[in-house]
Amino acid sequence: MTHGTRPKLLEAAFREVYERGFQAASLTEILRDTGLTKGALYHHFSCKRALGLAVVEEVVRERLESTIFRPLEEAERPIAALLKIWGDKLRLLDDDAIEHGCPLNNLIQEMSPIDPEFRTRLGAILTRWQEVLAQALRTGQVQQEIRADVNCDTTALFILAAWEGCWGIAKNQQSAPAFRQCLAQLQAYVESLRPRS
Amino acid sequence: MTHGTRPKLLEAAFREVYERGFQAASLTEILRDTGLTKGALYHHFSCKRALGLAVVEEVVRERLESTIFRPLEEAERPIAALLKIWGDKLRLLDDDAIEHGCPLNNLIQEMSPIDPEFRTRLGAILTRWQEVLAQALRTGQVQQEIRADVNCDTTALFILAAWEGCWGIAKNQQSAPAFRQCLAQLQAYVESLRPRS
DNA sequence: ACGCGGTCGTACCGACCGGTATGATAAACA
DNA sequence: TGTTTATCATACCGGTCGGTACGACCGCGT
Repeated sequence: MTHGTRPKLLEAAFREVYERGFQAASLTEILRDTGLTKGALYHHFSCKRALGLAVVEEVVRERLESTIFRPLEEAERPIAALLKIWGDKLRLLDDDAIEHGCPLNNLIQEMSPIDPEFRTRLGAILTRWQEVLAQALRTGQVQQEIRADVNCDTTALFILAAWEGCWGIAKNQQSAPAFRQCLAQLQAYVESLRPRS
Repeated sequence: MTHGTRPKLLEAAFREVYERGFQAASLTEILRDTGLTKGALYHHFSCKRALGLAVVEEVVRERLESTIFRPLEEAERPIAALLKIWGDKLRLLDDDAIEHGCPLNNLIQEMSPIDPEFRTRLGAILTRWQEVLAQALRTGQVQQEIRADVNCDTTALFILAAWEGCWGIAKNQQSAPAFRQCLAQLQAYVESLRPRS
């Protein structure tokens, strides 16, 4: 059931971690949001760390799978789909996203240096993202929308880095226009990968 | 004097914040590193937040000024200087930098959403960086090393975002090659701004 | 009717943190 | 020399945190 106490805890924990970071996230606050208590929490999760890792796997990863990874994999024209996804993100940009940035990137920056398990799990999501992007570029090549001489793997990595970087800038500037400006350059970069007309 | 207790506190605080983030930084640990006590600390700084802001202004900003901003401003051929700075950073890359990433970016990601003062100060450094980069691109244009049709301001912003993004990826992957790979693409992007030969 | 395992609430602990109050010391100045 | 002022040490406080112990409840099989 999706209305159980465990999913409720995961969702509230995601919110709290998204707003404060994992280390600063307060279990008490999560329990206040859900109306539950520590007994319920420690029945489903052995410790705070386990809760955080579950958030990574079952919330962060799942959201990216459904909103980006699978749409990109199932698209017949992946390059157009990629630009469309970015466009959607820009149109649906709310204050919350501008204020707090990318959930995955936040956790990566905070947890990678101090917890190997977090680092591995987050790195797996990053690798998956990179592979999805690289595959999109490859089919873009056979569809002659991407030049044949571009290295799809390293380009995918760079696009990923630039994407997260744009989020980081916007998070400080606290303005959607700054994010748009930054992302427009990323789109221009992808356009520059097209064959010379 | 540069050997006083205040600079010693600032340096130790920078290390601690760099390794754990500001919120998780322990004043006790800083004092243990310096051999000082809380009396000394709270004589020079009114609270933990003031110490953190001083670290931003007097350590983080100053390091960037001396290693990147001023060298880029004083260079006769800024584009070559930019590529050289990146090359130096790659050659002198130590495990510490790979493990903990870019100090400025770390603070931006952690503090921007939760403290307006931090956000403003960090944003000022970011703006300065952007302007230095934009100016470098502009003189690159008059030296005919950058195409005349590129928007220097937005391009500078994008380069900045990509640069920080590369650090973020490397921080998770924990490998210098990943950073090199990522940064190579950034260099390739800058090369793509050159006039058609 | 009874027991039992899963589920969750309540009360509480020990540890750690940022911050404060106060005292000791030494330099600076009269 | 006497006094003030800057500098730093020591001891301690209030508060919050993650985590634990234990009890209540409830469905379910027998």
